[in-house]
Amino acid sequence: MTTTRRRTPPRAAAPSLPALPAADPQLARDAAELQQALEELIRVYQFRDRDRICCHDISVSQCYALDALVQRGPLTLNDLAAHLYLDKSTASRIVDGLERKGLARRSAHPADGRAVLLSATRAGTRLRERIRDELLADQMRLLADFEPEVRRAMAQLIGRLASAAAARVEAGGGSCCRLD
Amino acid sequence: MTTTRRRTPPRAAAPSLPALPAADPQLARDAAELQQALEELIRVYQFRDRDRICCHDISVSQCYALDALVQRGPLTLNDLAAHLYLDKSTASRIVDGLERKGLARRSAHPADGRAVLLSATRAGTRLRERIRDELLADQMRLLADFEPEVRRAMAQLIGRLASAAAARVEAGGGSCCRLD
DNA sequence: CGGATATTGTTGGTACCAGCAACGAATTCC
DNA sequence: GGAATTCGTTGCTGGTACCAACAATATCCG
Repeated sequence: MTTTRRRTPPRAAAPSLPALPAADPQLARDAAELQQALEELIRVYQFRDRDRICCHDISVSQCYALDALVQRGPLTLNDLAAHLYLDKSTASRIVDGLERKGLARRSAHPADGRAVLLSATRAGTRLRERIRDELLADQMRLLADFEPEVRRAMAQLIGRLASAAAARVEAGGGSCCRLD
Repeated sequence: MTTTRRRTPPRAAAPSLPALPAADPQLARDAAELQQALEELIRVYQFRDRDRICCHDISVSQCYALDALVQRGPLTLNDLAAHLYLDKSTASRIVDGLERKGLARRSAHPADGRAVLLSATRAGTRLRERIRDELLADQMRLLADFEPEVRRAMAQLIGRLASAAAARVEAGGGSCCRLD
């Protein structure tokens, strides 16, 4: 989708976007509350990830990429970049890092001479497993304090929210600074 | 809190690694599901933030910092860094950026000659407001597709989860490289 | 008081991340 | 067989993030 991120501000332009569901005060309140909660959540989890992952001699981005490779089998670089919402050049360099550490490998695409197939090596798979287990243990300790129905609902609702957000983004929902 | 990140060997033992609630298969499933959902959620929202914020000629981190300054009044650098879970040097440089753009300002701390007080300028407050409104509008469009009770629950549960996670981190719940 | 000790914020250094632009190579479309 | 397109890499710029070391204050304690 390549959302043409622009450094140049759209400035006053901002022509009326897709009519937001005007004047539902409850919706507005929910959105504000969600926004606030998400900010906190993301801040905290990003820190956690940095904190937990980096000591395995791998960066957070590399870990995400490795995860994608393990979970979704061999991918082309473009696929990986799309999945991570990154520019392909960034993805390429992240793979460089993984390859240097022997955690992933590039191989020729059988059907397309331009493409490469990325996959996790045995060591990569193992490392990813180890990190995942740690994060999961962490998560379990956290969740243990909640009532079963609550944590169940958390997982489910967050899943739904993530899917919806992903769908919006995927659909090019409207990058703010478009208009070229 | 300064969580001694990095290659440095584990510090003194926090003796009881909080015994993970052994063998509750349902808990394990919930944790795994949550983990998966969170990954997706964070990936997507990070992208959204990058995409939406950068076109205002401000970086995502700068925006977070600005937000903190607006919401929590004047802060010292240490406070800001702690709030963002960042090293103070990183925070300092982020503030440099904000100051250069005239969005924040450093002033002397009345009671402590070493400290600085950071606050948002008028322009900073306005910009933050503008960005916030955009993100909120976005959020509203997304939430509009959910039933009111569902989105209400989302906001609430995510809030609880964020708080719990923050509390864990704050409590030093487990610094980085576990103690082997 | 007055010297050790601690804290606050800045700077230097290193490494990584992220995007755009331009490129060579391979593929696809006439 | 060419033009146009797509795939991945590389050069560039600038932001993020850590640690270590530092000067200036502040605090503690004899």
